[in-house]
Amino acid sequence: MGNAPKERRTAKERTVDRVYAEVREQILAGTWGPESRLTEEMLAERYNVSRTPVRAALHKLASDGFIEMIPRAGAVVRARTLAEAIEIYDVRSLLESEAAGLAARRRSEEEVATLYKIADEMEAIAEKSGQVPALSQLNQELHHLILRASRNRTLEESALRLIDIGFVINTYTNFRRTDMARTLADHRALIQAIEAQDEIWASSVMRAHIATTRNALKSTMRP
Amino acid sequence: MGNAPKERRTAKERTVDRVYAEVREQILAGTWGPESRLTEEMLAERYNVSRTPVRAALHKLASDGFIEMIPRAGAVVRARTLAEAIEIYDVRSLLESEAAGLAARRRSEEEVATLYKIADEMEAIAEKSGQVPALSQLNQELHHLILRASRNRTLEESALRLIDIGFVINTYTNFRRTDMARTLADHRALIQAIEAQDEIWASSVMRAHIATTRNALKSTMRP
DNA sequence: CGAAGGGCATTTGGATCCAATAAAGAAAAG
DNA sequence: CTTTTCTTTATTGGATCCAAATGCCCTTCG
Repeated sequence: MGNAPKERRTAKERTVDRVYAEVREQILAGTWGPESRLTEEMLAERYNVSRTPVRAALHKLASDGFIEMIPRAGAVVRARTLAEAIEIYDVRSLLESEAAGLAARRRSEEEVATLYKIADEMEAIAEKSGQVPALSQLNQELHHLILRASRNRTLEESALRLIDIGFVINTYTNFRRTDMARTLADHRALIQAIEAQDEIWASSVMRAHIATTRNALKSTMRP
Repeated sequence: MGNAPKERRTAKERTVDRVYAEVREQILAGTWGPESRLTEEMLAERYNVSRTPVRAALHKLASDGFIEMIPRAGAVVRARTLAEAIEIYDVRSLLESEAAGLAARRRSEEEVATLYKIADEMEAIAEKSGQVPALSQLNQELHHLILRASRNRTLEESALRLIDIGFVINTYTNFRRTDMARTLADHRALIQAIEAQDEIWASSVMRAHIATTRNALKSTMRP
């Protein structure tokens, strides 16, 4: 097994993946809000590629729940109603609280250290600039890491799917100054529970944490 | 709103959907077992279509967890290890027991009647012929209907995804004669609980039902 | 006889071309 | 002036063509 694959990292990124990532980024950033029409030709021109990879990227985005493909009409960014958003958070609560419990049992020392590092960074940013994109990014990393630590890839993938589409909804609602203190406190308790390998504590805090976030939606979303 | 859309049901099925459905069918039926190589050209020839819709179908199958796309090599039917299979059942247990509880609260009378009808049919078939494909089909319908009755589409979709790939694993393991009686009894209790709108009963039976199925895997799968 | 290197075949990824369809707009009739 | 129908246009779906990459086999050299 002594073959050196000569940096397969450099394996030129497929353009379909690039387009997928870019469009996804734009949707998450809110550049293209709900109901925005995304035509294959427009995107192809914008990214200087042919329609083929754009089509593949759009289908993947649709399968991941970010957009909706109208049979022979076009693709629109999927609008979520308040009811749908709440549903998503309910299921997340179920999956992520289970993951938190498993993570408490199975986490490594290194993972605990990384979790603390992320929490520290979030607190530093919240105190200084309060930059929402940076906070959102770190928050996502924290949740991902806990899912990873559960050592259950099926659970991880199921929850990730929901977290991603959830971020379309909540990026700018969850990080209001009033909710921030609570979020940071939740994170700290969560990490302590995982460090202490207390499954019930960890899953309970996660359940409460997500329920709080879910509740914040009710005041910010109208439909 | 008086426009009659003139039977849009007849809107000629897209070939990509047809190919997706057919290949999926073959995988579920076991015609193409784990590790089978599926090349675009082979499928294109077999279904008399070009490679374009085949490619789209394969990507969708990959995103749904049925196959694995090796970057520039080909697509192979995904093999599940015992550990993965158990993971899938663990998450299913979580999601479907929640769904059963919600279904108990929200089910309509009509849904209860349909559930009983399915259970009756399964018992009849089990007693007479014991046809595995028919039983599997009905079993799947029963689970789908309960998910539907939960009135939570996010929960429904998350669970469905897992049920589908689960069926790649278990179609021929879950319906051995020894386990059949237990399965049928579980179903009947489940429906009674849902009819009685007893959430705790319903979710408990579902949890036990899936755990039993999960356990059967251990004796039939080897890795 | 063994190992290494290069060429060839297989297979996917991307571009372009053509067909089908649905919506919108224009024109004609009542 | 309104309504209906026909035509045009915008946009996706499918087919074909070309490029790139990967793995395998054969050849050649040590």
